Amino acid sequence: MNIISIIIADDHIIFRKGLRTVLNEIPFVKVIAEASDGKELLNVMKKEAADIILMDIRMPKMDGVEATKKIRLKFPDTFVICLTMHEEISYFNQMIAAGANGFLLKKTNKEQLEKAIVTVYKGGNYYDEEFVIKPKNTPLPKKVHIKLSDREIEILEYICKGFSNAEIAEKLFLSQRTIDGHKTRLFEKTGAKNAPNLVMFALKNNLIKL
Amino acid sequence: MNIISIIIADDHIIFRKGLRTVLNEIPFVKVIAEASDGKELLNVMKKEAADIILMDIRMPKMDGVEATKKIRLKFPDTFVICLTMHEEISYFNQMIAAGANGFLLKKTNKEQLEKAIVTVYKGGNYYDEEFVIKPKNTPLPKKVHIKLSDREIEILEYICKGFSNAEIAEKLFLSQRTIDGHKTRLFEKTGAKNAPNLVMFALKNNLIKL
DNA sequence: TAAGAATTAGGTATTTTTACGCAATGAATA
DNA sequence: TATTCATTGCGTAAAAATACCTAATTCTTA
Repeated sequence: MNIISIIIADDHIIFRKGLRTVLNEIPFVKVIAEASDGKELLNVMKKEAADIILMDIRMPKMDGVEATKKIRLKFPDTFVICLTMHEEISYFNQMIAAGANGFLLKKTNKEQLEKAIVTVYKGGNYYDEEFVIKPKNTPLPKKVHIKLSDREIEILEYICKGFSNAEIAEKLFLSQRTIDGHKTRLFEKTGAKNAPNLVMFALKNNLIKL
Repeated sequence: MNIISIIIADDHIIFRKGLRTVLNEIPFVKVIAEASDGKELLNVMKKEAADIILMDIRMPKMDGVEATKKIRLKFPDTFVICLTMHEEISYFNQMIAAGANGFLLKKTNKEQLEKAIVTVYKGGNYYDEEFVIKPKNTPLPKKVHIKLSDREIEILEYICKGFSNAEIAEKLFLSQRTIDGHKTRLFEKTGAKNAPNLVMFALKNNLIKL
């Protein structure tokens, strides 16, 4: 087998170093570069083509979804394997839609990494088993069609984090009454009875992420 | 300065390797062991004492909070620095309450790590700046147990469903004050600030089902 | 350009939550 | 058996949330 060239794209330096160490133990792969965000990755790729990108999702400047889409357009011969700590199916769906050929969690090990790299290099797909079963057994039920505004989601996130109305108002430079009003509308839209119920409902219906 | 001995406790092998690589670049520290969960860590410590434990929170078998408490009891000379990807204040509160002397996020770098290690080794505390302001508003809980009792889970589920304390009391044929007390204990255990935050935290940690 | 959201906010009244301190009981367990 | 833990509950007071009312902006879009 040829040497498989790899670029790591991840904003956490400790994780990059660990990944490099693990990959060094696999004889037929070679890490040719690292990037700490999507933009840097695309710059690096202008100079050096790689067979496979190991791509994080959340990164500053340009995230993994955007970067994957751009790679699919500009470097059709380079495959992307997503490597993330996010276990939510929505991340999986987004990355697959963007054109990733593999999806692993950061708690992966050398064996799984190796298998994913080989499989994807040969033109196949490799997904962490957590994501192969879920869509079959538990098809995402059609949730209620409630659309929260940006502001409402923002306030809901603060509520989840445990901030009081007064604290949220201070953070957003708004009146306490305004937060109060937004909350009332959140209750109206969701039918929730109070704040704890709102958090539960919103999570159940994917109105916000866990 | 003496050589500072360190044990890494984290269930992600890639992260452990990365951390080891970064620590190897600091001349006055030495990684003497690794553990992939709290139980393994305590076993390792029976044989080898360390100056500092770099401790993850979420680990199988025994999590970082439990392990930190046990270390505080059995190895009073060993300091704990928490190293986690969770940015929620409740995690911070729990780890500090358990006796950790440092709190860093996994997106940290060599410089910050070095500073934290030196500070804690000398008997001080080092927290990621994100968490230095917040604790002023949130007094630290006295007791923390990540394991909720049956009654607590039952009450938490009612809270999620939107019932008030009075309603829960009526349903369970208990005094309103009793529900109040259970709630207080839920806050203490989780480090949550209020009911919405409690719901979020419980769901994130699989203390209850969505 | 007019309709319709989204966002902002004031005022007041009531309900609920949260924070304290304290303590008895029974069950589990070391 | 001794100790710890889970569960129950008293009283008080302050803080926060929630329920109503209303209405002025701004922004989007049909």
